Amino acid sequence: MLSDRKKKILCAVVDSYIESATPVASKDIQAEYLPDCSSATIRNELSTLESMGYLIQPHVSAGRIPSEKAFRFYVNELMYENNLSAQEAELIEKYLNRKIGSLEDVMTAITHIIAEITNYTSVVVKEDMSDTITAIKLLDLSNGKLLVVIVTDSRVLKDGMVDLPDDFDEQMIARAQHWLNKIFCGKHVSEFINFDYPFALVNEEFSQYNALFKKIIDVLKKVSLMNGMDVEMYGENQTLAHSEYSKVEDARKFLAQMENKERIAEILTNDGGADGSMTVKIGADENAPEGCAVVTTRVSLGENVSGSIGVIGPVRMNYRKVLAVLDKISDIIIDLVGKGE
Amino acid sequence: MLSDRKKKILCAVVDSYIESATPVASKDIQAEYLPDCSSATIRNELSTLESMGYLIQPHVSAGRIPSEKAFRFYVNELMYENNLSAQEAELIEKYLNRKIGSLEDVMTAITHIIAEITNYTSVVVKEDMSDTITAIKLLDLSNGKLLVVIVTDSRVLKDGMVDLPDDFDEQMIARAQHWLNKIFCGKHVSEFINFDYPFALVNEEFSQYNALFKKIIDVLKKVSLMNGMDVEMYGENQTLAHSEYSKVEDARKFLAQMENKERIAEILTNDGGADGSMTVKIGADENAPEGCAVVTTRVSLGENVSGSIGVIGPVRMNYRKVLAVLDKISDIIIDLVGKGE
DNA sequence: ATTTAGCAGTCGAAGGCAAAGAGTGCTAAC
DNA sequence: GTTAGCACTCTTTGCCTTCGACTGCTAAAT
Repeated sequence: MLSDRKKKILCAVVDSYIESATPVASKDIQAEYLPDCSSATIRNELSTLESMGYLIQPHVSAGRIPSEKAFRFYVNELMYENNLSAQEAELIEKYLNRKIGSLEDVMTAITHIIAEITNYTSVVVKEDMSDTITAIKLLDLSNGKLLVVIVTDSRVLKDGMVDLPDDFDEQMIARAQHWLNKIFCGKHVSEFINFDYPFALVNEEFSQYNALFKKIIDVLKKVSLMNGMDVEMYGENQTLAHSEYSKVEDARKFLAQMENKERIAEILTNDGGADGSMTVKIGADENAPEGCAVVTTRVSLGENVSGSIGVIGPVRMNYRKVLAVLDKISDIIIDLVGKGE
Repeated sequence: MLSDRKKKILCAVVDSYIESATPVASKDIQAEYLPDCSSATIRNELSTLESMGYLIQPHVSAGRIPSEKAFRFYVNELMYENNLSAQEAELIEKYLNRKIGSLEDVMTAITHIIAEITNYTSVVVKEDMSDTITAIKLLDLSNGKLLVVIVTDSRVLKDGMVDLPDDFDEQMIARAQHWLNKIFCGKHVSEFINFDYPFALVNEEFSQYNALFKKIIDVLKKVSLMNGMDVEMYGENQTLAHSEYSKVEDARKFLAQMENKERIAEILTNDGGADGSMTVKIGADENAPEGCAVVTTRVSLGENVSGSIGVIGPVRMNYRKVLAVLDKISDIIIDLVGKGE
């Protein structure tokens, strides 16, 4: 547990670093946040905070910068709420109310307005789970691989590949296919996504198939997940404006990660969450892109259609502002969808 | 008219510069392209080529780099044909034949394979003009602005704004609306795009409306053009790998231009062209993004649906390779669409 | 009239060096 | 526990020099 003063100092470092992007010195903290202590005292505290893993000193004659752990702590406990300025709130409302077009247009509008206001990259993911599964086909490719194809009422979904154990023959595959169809046909893809393999449910005869089934179902999950998805991204450029990307190699690394839309979509959606819920992922340890933080909120867009709105930026992100913006947007969307029904 | 030797030298400079991205020295040319002349002779030629506007000398102790004019000349007259390597051709075929899915999937696949093989940014634009116009509405916003809305059988199209001359009253607007509907309702959006305002056709009574009508029609064109469009882009990151973007500011400038999808779509489509036609735009003067060149080919994707496939890279682009790749892709697409019908 | 060799001249790139500045950690006193 | 003071470290900046790359020009050769 951190003392109040340590918290205050840590918060000062994070706030200052978010704003300036430069290491924070003890004197700065004294001048701007804690005039009641001497800089020496603050240095002592900084030193212990560093040994606790919250701070990092780039080199001996530099101030401190917050570690990812510090940002996590900041988001969890230190950060105070922020309200958007009236004119920003108005700008958002104006921008989104003007768009009365299709869902795609609204998605695009959302990414644009978020990127513009926050100066980070914005992503919107739409997951449409309203398709019904018509058939599941297993095709032995006779090279030890099994091709899994899902057919839905609206179209053929992508396929996926699975390794086939050696001792599987044609008949066993047919049996597996039959079993999968029995369970899933006629159901919504949405039910698929959260399906847990019911080992208990499978009777004696099938128990030997367990490993294979598990793999197949993982493929099915992934494949069906990606397929109803629509990913819209905007503002890679704004994120690159921040000083962490002043070296081209770093900028390119960031962009390369942003190009992998499937990965991004997964990051925005993989931890469900109710309408209006807010998630913050900081750094690669929490499954955000390397060096990045991702803030996500979820909104429902109708029956079996859900959306995730996310902001991606450097770990040194202005969390207060981003959370406030997403909050505002999410309110508007919920309102907008509500009216439409 | 350039002498043969000047052409040879110019070609050498461009080829070498495309490959190395560094200014080309007289000695290099002598060594690799023209062993029969001395470097002094080549220097003389280079000097006159520079005064003719084909070459640029970054500073006095550097070699020459080609100007945009030189690249244009190179593409028009100097460049020799290039064939893809067998394995590249095979890679493309393999990659595209594997994709039997929706048109969207194919578009995505095309952008990915092009970006991968050429190492530039790739764009595919689909223009669907099969919608029929149901109604055109003019709404007086009573602030001197007129809102133009087009409705089609499949959805509401975006709106556009037009300044209204002072002396226009309600009745005149109604009359204009009536006229527009009479001409355009029931027609395909495609007919819209190439519509020229028929001043002659308009009778005496309407002649005073000419300016307004012209403006409205421009809006309608633009609005309807953008609406049936689907733009897919991939590989911004590959383009950034080239040395012209080694400064972050330049990289960001490029990305900012790429973010304007409407502009890009317009560049790829604004000069029509028949199936399989190939266009090369070099530099801002030819309406490409600043510092960039755009190579485009057109393919038909069905009745009233046409596609443009483009590659965007620095002016110092490997035109030979890009043209060869687009040629190959275009062949495959034409073949693929032909089969489908 | 063209081509060539040779050379002086220009400019950028790279490296070394010293001075300046920023912050800290430590010590000793409060 | 807090603070003042100071020595110490390390980066940043600017400056200078050297090195190397090419050219343009001149004068001779073809």
